[in-house]
Amino acid sequence: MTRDPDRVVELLWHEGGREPRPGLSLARIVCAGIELADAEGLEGLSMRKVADRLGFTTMSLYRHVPGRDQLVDLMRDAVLGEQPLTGPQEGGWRARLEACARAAWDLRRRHPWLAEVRGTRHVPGPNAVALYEYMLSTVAGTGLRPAEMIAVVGLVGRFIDAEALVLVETSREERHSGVSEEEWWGARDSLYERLDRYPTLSYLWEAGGYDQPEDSFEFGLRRVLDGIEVLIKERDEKRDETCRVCGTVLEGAPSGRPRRYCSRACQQRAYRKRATP
Amino acid sequence: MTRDPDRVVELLWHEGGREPRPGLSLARIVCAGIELADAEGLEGLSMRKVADRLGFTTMSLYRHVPGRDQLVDLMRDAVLGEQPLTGPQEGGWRARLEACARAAWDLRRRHPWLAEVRGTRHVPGPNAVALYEYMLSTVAGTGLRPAEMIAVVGLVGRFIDAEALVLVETSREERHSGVSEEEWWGARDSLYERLDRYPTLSYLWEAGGYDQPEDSFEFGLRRVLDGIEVLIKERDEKRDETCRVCGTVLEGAPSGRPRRYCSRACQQRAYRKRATP
DNA sequence: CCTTTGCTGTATATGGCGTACACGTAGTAG
DNA sequence: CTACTACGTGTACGCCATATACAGCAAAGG
Repeated sequence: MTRDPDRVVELLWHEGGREPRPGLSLARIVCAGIELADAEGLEGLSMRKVADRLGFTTMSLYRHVPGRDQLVDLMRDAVLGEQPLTGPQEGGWRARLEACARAAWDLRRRHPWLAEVRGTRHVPGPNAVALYEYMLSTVAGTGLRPAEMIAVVGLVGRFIDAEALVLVETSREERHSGVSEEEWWGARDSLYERLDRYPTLSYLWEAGGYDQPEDSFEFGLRRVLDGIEVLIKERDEKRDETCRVCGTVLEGAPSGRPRRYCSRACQQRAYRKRATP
Repeated sequence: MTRDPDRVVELLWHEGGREPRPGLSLARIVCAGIELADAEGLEGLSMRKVADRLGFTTMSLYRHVPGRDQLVDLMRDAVLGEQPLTGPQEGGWRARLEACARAAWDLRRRHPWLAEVRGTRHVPGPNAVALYEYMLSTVAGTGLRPAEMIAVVGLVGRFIDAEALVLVETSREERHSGVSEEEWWGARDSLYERLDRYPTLSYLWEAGGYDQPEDSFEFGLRRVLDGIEVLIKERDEKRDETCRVCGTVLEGAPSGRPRRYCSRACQQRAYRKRATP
């Protein structure tokens, strides 16, 4: 089976859709992979185990999927389809983006291995693109420049995965060792003995900062959204002084009909938005 | 060799310090491991390759290091020692925390595999603790509550690693495939054909948002620090109304000598800070 | 002196992984 | 009926971490 990236594009976008028949099928393989990864994490996903779970030999899978990496791509897109793409109609960009972030977080609690899918060359399937489109749409119309909208969505996405990664790593180590996180760190006396010389650390310890920690996701999400809000307010203040596409300062007659774009090129770029339905 | 976590504590904190002799030694192994990981990433670090590089057999390493994971722990702490722990004296918490974040970023450009070291049970060595202490100290005295200081440092740290992870994954895929990131995505025409139906995405594409992208690290760092600043300002406004340790609202006589802590326990916790030199 | 003990490095083997390759088999189109 | 194709299998290779048994050697003790 071809290893060409275009092959996985076809598989993702359903061009090889087969009617259900007895025996193996792409859908069955992807489904078994998801079950396995849900239970054992991405490192526990092996072609052998997927095949065993389906009652076939390892190599039979390669008749339907080019390889393990591509299987993960397919699993990922399948699972991304579970995330609802509806948000609050009122409340502006922040309410919508926050709801979206929480939905993504929920999804990663159901399928923790999502955060373990690393790499920068995963072809997005229809579900991934729909989700990305939706996230971008939450910050459209904020006065941010195009590159900033993209950066905002990227930042929030990476934040969610970073937090999810911590969770999945914790549960993996608990599964492998049989020892809970708390228990393990509690047994590190030989380490704690050496930490008295560090004043800030000791103070925070004594002050109970580690006893009632902040919820890492909630805390971080609020900070990140606050930071984005600062930027959006900043852009909003200068909305009538800068080009809405590239952000350069508009010069010329400030009275009369205010200009919105620095050049004809930028204006056309903005208008092309409405051309596409 | 013991696999007990306490063993790696001893190794990290130099209790097994041997004088240099011919043959293998912990220091030599760690050094070779760092060189290898610098060149090939953490996935390219295998016991075989480290041993080969030193001219010994694979199993000889196990006389000095309990296993691969522990070797990585040792490499990590060794390399963290390269980060300078000095920051600007003026400019307040933000300047210091930002400088610290940039130093960490620089370090991850020199040793990209640092971000690939995943897991939540890495015993910190002296260098890791010194760095953590320093980061905490940058936000000490801001009016944040203990748990919030810890959360802030955690958030910034995870942000840096998330961004570094993207970089190291990009370069890994370029190394393995021989094809640059740009080139690879440029060849995905069969994907782009299907993206016209997505209006926001198309608009951002046409508007050039992907042509001059924001610098992901710079953009994110600014947002995260802005978000933290919002919190710190919020805490600052209420500084005389809430307990400085746990944050509960102070009630009682608002005039005369203002109270600072909600209870004797919190007061003692705060004072214990100065007791440690 | 010789012997014992413990440290260091080696050789071999086990069990896991992804997957290349050659092969059989069954259903279908000509 | 035949040729072709899709599908599933069995074996094998090269990688990985590491358990285990063993060999050499140096220092310590007699």
